[in-house]
This record gives sequence, C-alpha cells and structure tokens, in this order.
Amino acid sequence: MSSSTKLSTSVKALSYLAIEDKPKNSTEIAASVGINASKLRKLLSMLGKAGIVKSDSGMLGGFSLAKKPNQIHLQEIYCAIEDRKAFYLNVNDTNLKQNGASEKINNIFLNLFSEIQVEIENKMTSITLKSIIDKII
Amino acid sequence: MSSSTKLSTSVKALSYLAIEDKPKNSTEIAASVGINASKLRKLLSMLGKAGIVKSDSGMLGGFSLAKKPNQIHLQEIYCAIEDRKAFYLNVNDTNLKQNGASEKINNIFLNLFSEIQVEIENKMTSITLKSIIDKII
DNA sequence: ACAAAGTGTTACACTTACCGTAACAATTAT
DNA sequence: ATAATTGTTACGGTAAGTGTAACACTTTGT
Repeated sequence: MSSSTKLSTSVKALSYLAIEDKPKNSTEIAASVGINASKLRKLLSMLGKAGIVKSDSGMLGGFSLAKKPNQIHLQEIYCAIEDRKAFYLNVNDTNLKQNGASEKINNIFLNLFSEIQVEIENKMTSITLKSIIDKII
Repeated sequence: MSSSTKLSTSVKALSYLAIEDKPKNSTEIAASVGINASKLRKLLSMLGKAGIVKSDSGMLGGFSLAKKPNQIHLQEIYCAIEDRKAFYLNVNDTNLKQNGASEKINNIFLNLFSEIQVEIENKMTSITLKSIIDKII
C-alpha cells in the first residue's frame, strides 16, 4: 500500500469507529473499509502505539478511538503509519561525481522537497477526523 | 526510478548540457550524472519529445538544449518525464461499500491531494533551469 | 478450569515491479 | 562502406509488494 492509500484507509477505519462509537473488532472494520482483517490489524496496531486508538483482547475486545475525533488530525495519523517523512521524495545520491555539481543539485532538490513536505504537513495538521466525518454524514 | 529521482537526474543532465554548451552524447552525459547510458537516453528521449532538448543521430550527433535555461522550468521537465500528475497520490477504491462513506472519504482525499499537487506545480513552475545553474556554479 | 473470541505478529508463497544491461534497427557524418 | 550515435525493445535477475494463513498471547464467559 502506498502512503496515501494507507492514510485514506486509516481514516476510513477511524471514521467507522467514530460513527459506531463502540468497540469493533478487526473483522467488522475490515469489511467496512474493504481490506483484509490481518492487514487492517497491522494498521490499527500502529495507530494504537501512537495513542490514536485503543485495543482490547478477548471476547469483548476490539478497537475504539482513544481520543475524540476533533483531537485527531491527519498529520498524526500519517506519522503513526509511516516512518518516513510525508510523501517521501528523494534524489539519486549514488555515483556522486567529484566535481560536486551533482551533490549541489541533490541539495537543491532536497531543500525543495523539504519545503513541499512542510506545506503538506501544515495542511494535514489543519484537518481533523471530525472535519472529515462532518463531511461524510 | 521514482518521480523525484527522475526529476533530479534530468536536471543534472540538462545542467551539464547548459554548462558545456555544445552537443554531448549519451555516454558522456551518463558518466557525468552517474547513471546508465541507455537509461539516460530514455529520459532524454522524453525530454526531446517535449521540446526541451534536441538530439542528432550519427557520428557528430548527441544532445543539446532546445531552449535557453531561463526558458525551461521544473514543471515542464516533470511533465515530460512523467505521465502521471506531480508526485501522484492515490486512494484505495477497490471494494467500495454501498453506503458510500468510503467513496466520500476517497473524494475528500482526492481533493486534498489535488490541492497539494497544485501547490507543488506552482512551486515547480517558478523554478527555472537557469536559477539552478546559478546556484551550482 | 476451560473454551471462545480477540489482538499482535510472523511467515510464506505468489505475483508484480524494478533494474541494469545488452542488443539492434535507423540515422548521419566521414 | 564504415563508424558513431540515437531510440527502442527485450530479457534475466532481484527486490518489493500482496494476500492469506497461522499461532502465541490475552481476555471474557461459563
């Protein structure tokens, strides 16, 4: 799954939990968002480590939101499921020539990509789960 | 090669052509930017179709810039080498549920990604090959 | 105590994508 | 003719992604 697909899938699962407003097991959630239950558990496990959802084992177990929807924004969801920077962009730094031109160009692009990533992160920080739910209800 | 790597590699090749200011064959350019000559020819071939470089076969053939460096900006380089939108972001649209929530969330993300792409394109349009060369010389 | 229902994680076969290189037709100057 | 070059295709090898199953561990109900 690409980063962007992971993000939208996670938001679907979280929206489902917010709307249902009671613990749901991975099978139900997976059926709702349309992916495999095992795969979904991997995603939700990461969201759990980030304190976004909480999970309980056992017969009455399942997943539920650990915070209110207006306290969850896209940026933290993204960080929870992806270790790399937002929508990672990279350059080819193999075979760098000794003259340094390639290295300088790499740095120029790394700076450009950093700027883009900051903008993306700002945008994602401003969007909460609640604002998304409000749009789909 | 990722989109971003393609872009930086292309800019390296174009910068080399701009600085040398005479036709260069793929072997020389490839050695300068540190990639395979055949692979580079694929990139330059696409840049040629976009009118950014011109190429000549034969013994005295090679590649040279078709426009001045201040008339070439990153956005057109990107469009030349990549058919998809800038730094393509996508959602999972398989197994869409009948309730429509997944579809609505997909649309929300597609809109968000479109906004991000517009910002990236604006940024890339404002950066010319000349401005990059000025920084590396 | 024991069974049932969960999560969290690992493993694995399968497919897909990617990479680097080679090869070759077409083209052009000498 | 010959040599050098582009543009494109093909291909074997390798890496990455996918979907599923499996299983240990935890928790609840009886």
